[in-house]
Amino acid sequence: MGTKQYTGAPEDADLMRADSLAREIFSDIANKWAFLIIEFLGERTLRFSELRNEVEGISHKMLTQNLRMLERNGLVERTVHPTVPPRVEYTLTEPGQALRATVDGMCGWTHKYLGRIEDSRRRFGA
Amino acid sequence: MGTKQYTGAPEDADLMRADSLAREIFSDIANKWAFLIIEFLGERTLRFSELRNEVEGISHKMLTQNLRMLERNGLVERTVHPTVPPRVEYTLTEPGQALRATVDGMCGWTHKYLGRIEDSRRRFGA
DNA sequence: CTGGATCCAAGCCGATACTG
DNA sequence: CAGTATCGGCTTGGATCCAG
Repeated sequence: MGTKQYTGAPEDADLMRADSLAREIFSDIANKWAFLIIEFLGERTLRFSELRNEVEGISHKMLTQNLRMLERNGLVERTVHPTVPPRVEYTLTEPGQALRATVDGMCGWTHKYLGRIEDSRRRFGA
Repeated sequence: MGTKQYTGAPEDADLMRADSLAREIFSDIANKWAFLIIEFLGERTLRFSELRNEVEGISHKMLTQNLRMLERNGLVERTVHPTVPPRVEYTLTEPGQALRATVDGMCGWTHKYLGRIEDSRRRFGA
């Protein structure tokens, strides 16, 4: 547990202090819908409508919006099959897969500490 | 790079599908301010006003709000020194430190793919 | 210094309707 | 099926003021 072992730069936090582009990307991606989309696309390629079903509670609009954002940042690739009706598939790119490992880490974390968090909440009360 | 190696449950995504508490916690924490706070607190214990300076652009209100949320979920511990003027320090708990590793991963990711993302954005255009 | 409360604008997000 | 556009409510979040 005491073994920290991250591969980033000497001081990762410096990134968030200095570089405005990094800040922007960070702000783009650090939201729950993007994470959930990445998590599900990590398992397999999915169509728009499949994604809509997997990511419970997401609206048509939010899904579109986040997919565009992820595509723009190169995390997701969009391939259109020119059939009728149209078939559009979304896949994680290599950068997307790389980030997926991180998101997975967060899922694992949630799983691991679920009970403890519940306790903490109860203690905190209101 | 091809070596995926996450420690979570067999299918982490199932967590996000099924457990509503997990979903709620996930939604709480997966936001940029929380991540930035965790990142900076990971480096060292900080006072309220120090955090305000470190996390560039955060408002008084957002900082308070997120700190309460993180405290409630047991990621951050708040210690009040009964001096005058008051001195309040925030530290990461063990769960908080554990999540910090993940956030660090995301910072490292941003750093690593910054150039590629920039390219992708340019290609994407509008 | 820390932080609660209030007011108000900006923008998010869902619903709906409409194209290819 | 996939996606865009528009509208309107309602949440979010910043500014400000007050208290301990």
